[in-house]
Amino acid sequence: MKYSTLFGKTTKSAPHDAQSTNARLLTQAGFINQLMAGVYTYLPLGLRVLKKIQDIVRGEMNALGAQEIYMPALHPKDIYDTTGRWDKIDVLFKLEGHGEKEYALGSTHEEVVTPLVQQYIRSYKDLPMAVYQIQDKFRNEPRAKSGLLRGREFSMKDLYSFHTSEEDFLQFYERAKQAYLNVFRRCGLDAMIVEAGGGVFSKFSHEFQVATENGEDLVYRCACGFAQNREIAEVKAGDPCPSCQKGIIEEIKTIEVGNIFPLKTRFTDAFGFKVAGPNNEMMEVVMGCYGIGPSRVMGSIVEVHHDERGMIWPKQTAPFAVQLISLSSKDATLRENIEETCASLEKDLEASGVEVLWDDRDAGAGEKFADADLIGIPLRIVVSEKTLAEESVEWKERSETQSRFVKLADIIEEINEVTFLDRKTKTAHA
RNA sequence: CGGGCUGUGGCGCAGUGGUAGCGCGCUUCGUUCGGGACGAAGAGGCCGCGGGUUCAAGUCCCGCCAGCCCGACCA
Repeated sequence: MKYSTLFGKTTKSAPHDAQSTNARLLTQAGFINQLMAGVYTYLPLGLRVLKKIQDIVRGEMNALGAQEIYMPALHPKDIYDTTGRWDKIDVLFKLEGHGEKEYALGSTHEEVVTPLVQQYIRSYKDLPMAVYQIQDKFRNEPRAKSGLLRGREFSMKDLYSFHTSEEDFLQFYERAKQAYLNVFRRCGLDAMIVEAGGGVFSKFSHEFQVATENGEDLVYRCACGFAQNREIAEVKAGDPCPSCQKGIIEEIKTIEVGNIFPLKTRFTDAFGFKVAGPNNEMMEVVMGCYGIGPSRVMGSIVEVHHDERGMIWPKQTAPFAVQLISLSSKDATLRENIEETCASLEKDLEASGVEVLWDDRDAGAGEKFADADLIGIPLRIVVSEKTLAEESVEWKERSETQSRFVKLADIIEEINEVTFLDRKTKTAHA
């Protein structure tokens, strides 16, 4: 991909009202554009990142045995009348259609998925089963803030599982926990599992929290792995850890990137969803739900992985694996040579599954380097008069300060050896 | 929903009641070419919106809207 044709530009100065790190860097680098408070357009660079995160999530959900579906975002009021949540969900966006018919924009999908599954699943033999979707959710937050961290429209993966027993549910719940940890690890995030309140549904739930200064949650944790959300914490900073007895509890700011919790029969009861059991008796259906916000994950990655020059994308979420930079020359022949070298490099790298963003602009070195640092692609490869004299390119990793020369002939080999780059795989959904 | 700050070319900002400005970016030409180069010539404005005061309002007054931050809130 040639940078000169990419839609979306970097700006030298940051937008004055993008205060949080993720909003500032993502906006300045041309990844996202704000429409209103808490609502953003994803430009090509940003959309690439978002899709990669969503694909990581998708892969782990599929590995769990869950199946992807896609439910409507526009909901009729009556399904909420069944569960009594029309006036309970205070962030619900409500709207009116023709004939005063009332609708809501989906903030979560229990009211849609439960009767949906009920239509098809009538026997204990069909359970357990789990379905998920990745969709924009709408929440009328009293205060949207911190860029992608708390929006009013945001990407969410919501998974729902159905079981004939509490034991079976718990088993799945633990597997889902592992899948979640896999997702965050692959996204370059060090997520901790935090005990949290269960809301109106049950006594407990688990949140996946990432430590960051712009976080809105407070977590009390110990190095041993014990961690509680402020809402339910029975400890405070400085206390001895109640779990390992040795550590000291510390207080950290975090952002919640995922939340899983038991719904028991809260929704299946409301819809009268039971299945036929082995002795022809009707069995209760136990349910769980599991959320991850890919857009929030994206914001969190920026909060965690950046320096004073810009973002530093972990390999699997980077918009491109390599940023190729051509530096012009006053010599016409050399200029052409540089151009051709870059074109063939781009072709070869793409052919071996490495995504390349080629900064082919007629711009100075300083500008190109500064933009590359801002955009934060893991590997920068420079082709110039200087490097061509050595039959080489300059090779610099975004997370390192040193660079080195690599012979043109060795690049593909070198690329194949590095582990910090993501490779396109053919297994992804079409 | 309370409190604070801010709204002026695409972005960042200055502007004392009296002709709308600067830097970046953008267009054209030339010179440059390894950390945001230089010269020349241009284009680009409902000064957030609506009222009011005044001979005259970007500037003063009233109301509203929007964005950011703090708090409350966060199935």
